[in-house]
Amino acid sequence: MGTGKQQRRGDTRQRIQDVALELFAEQGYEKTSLREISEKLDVTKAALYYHFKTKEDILTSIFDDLTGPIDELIAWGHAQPQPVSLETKKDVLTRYSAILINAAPLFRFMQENQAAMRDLKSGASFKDRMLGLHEILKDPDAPMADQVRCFSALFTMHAGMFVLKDAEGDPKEKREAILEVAIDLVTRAHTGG
Amino acid sequence: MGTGKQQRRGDTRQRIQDVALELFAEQGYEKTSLREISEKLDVTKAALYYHFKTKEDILTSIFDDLTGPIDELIAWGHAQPQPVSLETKKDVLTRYSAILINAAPLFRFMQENQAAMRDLKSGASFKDRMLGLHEILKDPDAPMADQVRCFSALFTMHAGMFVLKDAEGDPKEKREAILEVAIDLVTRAHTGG
DNA sequence: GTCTATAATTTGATAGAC
DNA sequence: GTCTATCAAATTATAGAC
Repeated sequence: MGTGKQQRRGDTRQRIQDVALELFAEQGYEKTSLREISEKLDVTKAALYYHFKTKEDILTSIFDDLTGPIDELIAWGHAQPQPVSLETKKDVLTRYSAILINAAPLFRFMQENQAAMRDLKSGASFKDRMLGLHEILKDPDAPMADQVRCFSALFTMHAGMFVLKDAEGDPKEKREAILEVAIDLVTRAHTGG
Repeated sequence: MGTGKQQRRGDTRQRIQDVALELFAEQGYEKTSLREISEKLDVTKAALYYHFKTKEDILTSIFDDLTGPIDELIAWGHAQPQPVSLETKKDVLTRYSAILINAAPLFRFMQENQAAMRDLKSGASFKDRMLGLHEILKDPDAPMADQVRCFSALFTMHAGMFVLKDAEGDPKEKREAILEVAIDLVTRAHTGG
């Protein structure tokens, strides 16, 4: 100890995940090489292979550690009394917003690397999660426009978190505005426009 | 002539663009190799280099051929009397919808390969176009939530075109529903919520 | 747990014949 | 305009020493 760069022996696996996600989100999955990750960690490529079997395994492990909260949210939503009340829908959106903020780099990565993720095992499961959330929000018999509103609410939250990072203004205020718009969309879809 | 696979000499450049965009959109830019493109065209990699200087040039050329209509739309919007009327905004969205449908594979590619495009020259220029459209739609003094609505309207159109391709229902009806939601968002932002 | 060394493959790109 | 042949570089991944 005392050196600027602590080795923190024992949490190497975690450090690999952190650096990998940072680079994946920044430059894309394909463009990021294991050499780059290992250099940033000051270890060799071979050391990576002690902790993970393949490059894809690194990404998969990151997913597994962070998608739990979404699954819990979906399970909670589906356990609510049917038909789902507007208050429950607002709850889902609010909780989802918190999850998004908490795992922002991962969601940024997912949003910007859909093509790379398509055949990545984790890809399909994320699509399933989106559909799971949509099922809670939408009214099965509602007109098409209202189903679009529910999709739009989810997508607005995904996109807004990162599109608005360039815009001026307080981050907290921006997040609240995004959530407000999402809730408004679902509310209009709930009452039937 | 008469062979199953027409050689169509003279339009090879166009065929390269078509196949490349198809593969780029399907698997991502990085994942698609020049070998793959040339094999699908039944020519050699070297032949590709006669028509395009680099891999990136293939992509850039596709953009140049298709982004013209967006630039015209932005120019038209900015040439309208200020402040921009709601009718003009609806016009912009309707025209943008038509452009999106017309160049669907390109926009699908752009949406799903943002990370790969980030340092691709064409990337920045697309972001500028998004901001250009947003500037026409948004009211500078409107509250944050209304600015989000305008972003959401654009993003809903981008995302909806492809997210809803899995959903049941008539394609035309879906497109109209998406446009309806986008117009509704901008309308609410226009009047001030 | 991390290293050195290297295998095996693929990639983008070029030179030069036809 | 398309080909053969080839290049240099990078990539994922493994074997085996320490």
